[in-house]
Amino acid sequence: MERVRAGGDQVSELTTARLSVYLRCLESLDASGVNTVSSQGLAQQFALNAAQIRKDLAHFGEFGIRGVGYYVKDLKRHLRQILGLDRSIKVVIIGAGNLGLALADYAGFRQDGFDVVALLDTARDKVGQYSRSGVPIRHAKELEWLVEREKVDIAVLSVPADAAQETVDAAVAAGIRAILNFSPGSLRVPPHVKLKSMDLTITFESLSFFLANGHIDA
Amino acid sequence: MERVRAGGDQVSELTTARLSVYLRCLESLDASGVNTVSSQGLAQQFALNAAQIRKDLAHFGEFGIRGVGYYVKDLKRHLRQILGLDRSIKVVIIGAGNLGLALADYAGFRQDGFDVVALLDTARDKVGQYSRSGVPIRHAKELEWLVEREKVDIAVLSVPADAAQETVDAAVAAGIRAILNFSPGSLRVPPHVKLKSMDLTITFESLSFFLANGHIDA
DNA sequence: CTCTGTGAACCACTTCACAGCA
DNA sequence: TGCTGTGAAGTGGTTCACAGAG
Repeated sequence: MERVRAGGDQVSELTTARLSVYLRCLESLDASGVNTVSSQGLAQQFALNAAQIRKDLAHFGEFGIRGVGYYVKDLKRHLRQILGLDRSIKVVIIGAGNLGLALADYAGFRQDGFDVVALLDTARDKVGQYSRSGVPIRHAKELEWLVEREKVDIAVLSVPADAAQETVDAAVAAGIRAILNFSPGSLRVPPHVKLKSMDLTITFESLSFFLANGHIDA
Repeated sequence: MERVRAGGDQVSELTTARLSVYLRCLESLDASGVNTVSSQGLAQQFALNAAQIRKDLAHFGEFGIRGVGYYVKDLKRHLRQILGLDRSIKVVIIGAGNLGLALADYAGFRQDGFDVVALLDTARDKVGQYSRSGVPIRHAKELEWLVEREKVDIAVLSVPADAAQETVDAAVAAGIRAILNFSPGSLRVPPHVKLKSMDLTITFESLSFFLANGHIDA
């Protein structure tokens, strides 16, 4: 599995995904006015594993106090910083179809510090328009310029499957280092670029498999 | 990890997700007129692992011919059947917001044998309308009736986070056994129900972590 | 001779269990 | 005493390597 260095250590993606979960839990606790929480407390309340929480956090430092637990606000801030959320992250969405427009207007983004700076498309009649929430649709050829000028961090791909690889290539050429892909099929990227795919077909087919093969079994 | 029985055997979700991938590869080969393919051939062409392909398939039977490989059409049919794709699968989308509408019109569905029978919402002005591609929007209270009458297999959740748990509960009560959730946060379902979540926040935060923590490393 | 199917070896992630600090 | 941080044990998934079928 692909790993990323953190200090001198190696951290798996499963761990980093859980950090997001922990952060969300802490935000909920903080909103309820809770000041400190133990790994066991977190685990019970949110159906997690206490040892795993401690292990995950241990990769990044010693944030807890023995006999007490963790200061909620403190750990929250640390997690934010570890996840790189202590600044605004700029996103472009490539492909202003149904999905692209829906994503651009997704309220969760702004809330979480992600800033959708533009939608990109090649269709004449779309360029110059705006999404419902006001994200401008610009021509795809402006990608490179945008990345440089606006310091775009993440590209979201919502283009048809047969255009996906060339779009990825263009994004990489423009200097993008993190891509979230919604097209089916697997794409190639150079090793310095992080690609995550949300493949609806695979997901649906997994559900179908479950339905076809009945019983859960531990 | 949660498992599902197949024959007398246990199959992990990682395996079933790969079956989808294999199916897609085979469809591409079949479309190119290829008749047989070896595990090695598949692996090389699609950047997979040959031993893993054989292991995955072995859970479900002996589909290959030693010295030859697999008959493409034959294996395709087997995989379809294993994944439960040898029939039309009915889907309802709960929540006719931007995302729900985008999903309803997603072209990949029809192509893959998934049939979106309705969008559900509670908003007066939406009920009675149609999505661009003609999926009717009905009132959420018709869920139970729909599940029974139309034999709906999968519910997709595209409702705001704060309505997610109650919507899941309603879907479960209506008899749904497989749910795909797009809201952030974790939801509880009884053990006979399969829930898959596509959590955009976690995915974006993982990308952010990668950007913040630089170098890939093996 | 080729390629499958599979036990054995390997590796990674999770969980346990406890030493030691507050 | 309560809880963290962590080595050790356990679990499960992947890769290797080969016997044996075609």
